[in-house]
Amino acid sequence: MTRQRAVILEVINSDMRHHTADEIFALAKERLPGISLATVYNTLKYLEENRLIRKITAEGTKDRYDNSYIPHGHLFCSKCCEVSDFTLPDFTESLNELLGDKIDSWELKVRYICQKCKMVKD
Amino acid sequence: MTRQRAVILEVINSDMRHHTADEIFALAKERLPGISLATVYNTLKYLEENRLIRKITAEGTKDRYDNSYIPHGHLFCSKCCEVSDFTLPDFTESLNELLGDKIDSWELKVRYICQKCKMVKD
DNA sequence: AAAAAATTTAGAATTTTTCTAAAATCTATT
DNA sequence: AATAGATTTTAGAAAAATTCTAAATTTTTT
Repeated sequence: MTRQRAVILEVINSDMRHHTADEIFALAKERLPGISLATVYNTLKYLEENRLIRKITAEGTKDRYDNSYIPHGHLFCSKCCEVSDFTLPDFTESLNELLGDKIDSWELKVRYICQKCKMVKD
Repeated sequence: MTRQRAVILEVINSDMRHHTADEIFALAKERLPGISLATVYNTLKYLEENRLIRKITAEGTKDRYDNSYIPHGHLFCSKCCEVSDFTLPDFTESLNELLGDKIDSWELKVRYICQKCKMVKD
């Protein structure tokens, strides 16, 4: 485990937000000024392959990174593109049965307009 | 409804595959040689805003387009990146209750290794 | 400590999507 | 059918996000 990887992982685990690669890059740079964006991308790929984090891909937003790989739900605000988590029972087994196959993981994506955005007139 | 939009919509509805923007562009070009890629992107955006199609965004693949906006499941093969549909009961109401909010739509993303890819040694 | 393997870096390159402004087309109204 | 106004299309430039490359550095193994 290199210092770069450790810092990147700490950044991701430091809060429940779903950061973009460049946000992670900026935060990591505060502690490791010489770090390169390529390292951030390499490390994020490595961490996801090892299931320590999850990449969240959605319309209208850049890719974001979740500090948990455990299947759960994601709420996407169609206006401000904010992403938040919500927990769900793990129905991996039911999906295996339904699909007659062993799945790797699942994610429930939900689109909505968040409270903040509902308040705002346009 | 312009000819371009009609052709693009026909291409999307011609089969159950989930085409990428450039595939749709190539197919539309067979019938409308002068069509531009920008028009394809404009039209896809327009069609999704009007809920006639759904953009599917996932890790490792380009964005793809589904000929239905109705909430359902998507199976993503982690190896070949093929995308396929599976039907699910519409639990929009349950989600509204769970989240205490009116949602727009949902999509269940499932990652797995498809049959074809399972056969292949690597 | 030396050798081998893995990782990092900076910048170039690629890929995908959006933007721009002019031209073309469509729609509504006379 | 002609006109005016609105909308859409087009080609190419631009932007944005991610991946690639090859050399330098760091880490791990022997």
